[in-house]
Amino acid sequence: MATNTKERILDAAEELFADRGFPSTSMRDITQGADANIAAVNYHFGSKEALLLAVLKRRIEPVNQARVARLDELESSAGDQPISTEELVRTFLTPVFETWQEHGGAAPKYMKLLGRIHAEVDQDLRTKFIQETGAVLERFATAFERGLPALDASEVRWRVLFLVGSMAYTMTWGTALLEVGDQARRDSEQVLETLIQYTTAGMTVPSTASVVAADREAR
Amino acid sequence: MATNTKERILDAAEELFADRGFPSTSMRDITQGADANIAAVNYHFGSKEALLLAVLKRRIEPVNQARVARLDELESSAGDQPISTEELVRTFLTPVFETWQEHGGAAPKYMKLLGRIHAEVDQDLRTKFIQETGAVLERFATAFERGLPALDASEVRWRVLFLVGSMAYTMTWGTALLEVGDQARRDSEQVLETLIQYTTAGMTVPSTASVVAADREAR
DNA sequence: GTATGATTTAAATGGACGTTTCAATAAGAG
DNA sequence: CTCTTATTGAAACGTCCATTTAAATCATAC
Repeated sequence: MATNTKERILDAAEELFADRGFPSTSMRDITQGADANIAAVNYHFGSKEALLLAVLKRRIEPVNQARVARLDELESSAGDQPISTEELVRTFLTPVFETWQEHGGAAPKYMKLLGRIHAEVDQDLRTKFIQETGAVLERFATAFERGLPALDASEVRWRVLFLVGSMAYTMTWGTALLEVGDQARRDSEQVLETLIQYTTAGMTVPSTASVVAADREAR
Repeated sequence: MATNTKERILDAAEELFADRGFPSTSMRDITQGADANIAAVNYHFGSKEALLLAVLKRRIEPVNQARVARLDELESSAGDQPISTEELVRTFLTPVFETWQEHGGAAPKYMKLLGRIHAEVDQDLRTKFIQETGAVLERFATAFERGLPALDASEVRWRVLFLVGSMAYTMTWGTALLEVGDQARRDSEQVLETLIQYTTAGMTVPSTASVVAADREAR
């Protein structure tokens, strides 16, 4: 357990938010889990909502920084060549799974938290979260467009939505699959690779319009 | 507005649960939205949780019945031939988007609700929800296996997880994309087709193991 | 030592929560 | 009509909530 109260609160809140969700976790749950006084959250963070933002920021910021840093690297070394779709997918997905590894356990709590946050928080709170990630997503969407000139901007963005959905859902519930040790067991590195292959195939499939047209032709 | 209280409560609860989530919606919100007395929910449903289950059941049951009915049909007409992956994807995804259409509006509330429920409710509640859908998922997973003999059971189930993730995320947030009318606009029929093509490509990609092996070979 | 600011503590605040009670009303059967 | 059951209404129940207060304790500097 962390030595200072502020970090103990962050740790406890992260675990509880991940397990039960934000609205269902009480300040009393958090401070009890952190072995702190009930007033400590408001003293250190100001409010319950500000605590959630702090919890999220601690995890998301490094992930998004890693994503953007690697994308910068890729783009500068590629010159005016488009970056391959698989590399983009890999660059986007890897950082979040790396932190999964770093935190040791088979099912770190904050993965579930990140997955949860995609569906749970109210519009206002989600907006704050999205601002952090939205700009990153838009950068990747633009990079995808360059490598997929047959697709219009709209289709690329829908596919990015599918990508994020698979990722978030895997973060939330994949840990359960990893844990139960049933027929779906496989370690997180392999899951990441499976997700990358799956997503790359989806991203690079011919445009819906062209598939529909070909289908019409065949009749 | 529905004439009888029970249905008015279901309608109001569906909308509120979809917009704010289950824990953040109060009985007072619901009964006020349904123009009913605060005691009406407990009288008609027994508890707030039982109301949520009723709300979910009303929407999920027909969707899952349609999925299974069409799968039965496909399997009986296919004899001992495996069903094509695209057809399976289409059969799984179409019913939920059809009800999207049926309910007219561009962004029916219960789509958001269904998406939400994948991440929000606590473990117990989710278990009840999953029992409804889990058996259906397993039937589809088995059918996918037959058409994808190169994949082991584990990889098929991970890919099904990705599929469900894209679907749930699209249900939750796709409506927002549809609504805002930005560059990602496209009608729900086209979104479904885009998702089907994307997912089919992901499901049919060579196994991760073989890709990794080929990659090693190439070095 | 004393003084100063940061942190922790225990207690209380007012409000919102899900649920229950029980009387009032409505609906349908004989 | 009367009797019976189903539904609604207003009010209250006890509990838990996030937050605030103000005193107590700790840490550090002088």
